[in-house]
Amino acid sequence: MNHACATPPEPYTIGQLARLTGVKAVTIRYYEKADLLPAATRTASGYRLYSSVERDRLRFIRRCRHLGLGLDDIRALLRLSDEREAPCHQVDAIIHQQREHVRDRIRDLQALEQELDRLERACRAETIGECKIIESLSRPTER
Amino acid sequence: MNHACATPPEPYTIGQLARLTGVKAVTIRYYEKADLLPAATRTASGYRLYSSVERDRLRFIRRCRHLGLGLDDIRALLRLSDEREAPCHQVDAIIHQQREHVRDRIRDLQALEQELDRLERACRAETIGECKIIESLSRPTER
DNA sequence: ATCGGGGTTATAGTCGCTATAGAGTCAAGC
DNA sequence: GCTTGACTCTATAGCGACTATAACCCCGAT
Repeated sequence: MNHACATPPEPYTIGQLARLTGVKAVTIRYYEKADLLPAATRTASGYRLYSSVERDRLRFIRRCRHLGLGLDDIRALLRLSDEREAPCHQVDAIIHQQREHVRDRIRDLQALEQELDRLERACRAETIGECKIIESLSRPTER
Repeated sequence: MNHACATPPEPYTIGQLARLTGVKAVTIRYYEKADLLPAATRTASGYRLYSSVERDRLRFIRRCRHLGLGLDDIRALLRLSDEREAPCHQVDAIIHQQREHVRDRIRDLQALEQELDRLERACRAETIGECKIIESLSRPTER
């Protein structure tokens, strides 16, 4: 029982870490250069080596990215997450702001969808000369 | 009556065209380099000059951008819009595809919004050490 | 003559990667 | 020991649709 089932032992190479976290090796290196991950320790020949600490940090980053957060926000969250005693309103603020951002974007896209709907239904023509879509896009001024 | 009310006479300088269309001068030059606009005619001293033809073309581009279309699609639409006799199903296809694209994006963002909602409501703590948001983002694995 | 507000070019930066080139490393099989 | 193939390293360029900057030129009004 409890055989480790394809999870490699620490330390991890970059490729193993990539497989463990679902973040590509190139992206991991990119995160290092972008100061989201600390400079990795290296083998004598220069290969990066990682421990479960970096693995967890990377998973944290990946979850934040999945929420649509930018790297700046993620850097802030990582920094904050180390200050266990600090008040967490800055954390709340980042998430709240992102929520508002997403909601705004949804509203914009819904308006867009309607407009595209209207446009798509408008065209019952055969040729471009009669096409209501092109006509609509070419309309003299309207605003 | 019928005084021209701040609409300058043709030909337009790039700045006048920018004001007429709501597209910044730098962007107009960018569109020229990107082959969305033909190379403008020039004054003796090298200033670009535009007519109502380019003004309308630029408005067309702006409307397409407002619909979220990429410059490649817009190039295609511009090319198509000159072929008055051609069938317009390619036009339809571009709009349709964009609609699907937008709908997919909305779905993604709505899922995101829910997740952010949950996260935001989860945090009733005072300090980061107790913060459910950070905790949730740091969770061991979950997938 | 000078000033402000235009215009011109070329180049680099934005964001979050992704792709490419060219080289070095490592374990396994022969 | 040698080769093979998978892996890793660095550095650089590209994506899309602009935006910003620098350094210069032009034009009309004072």
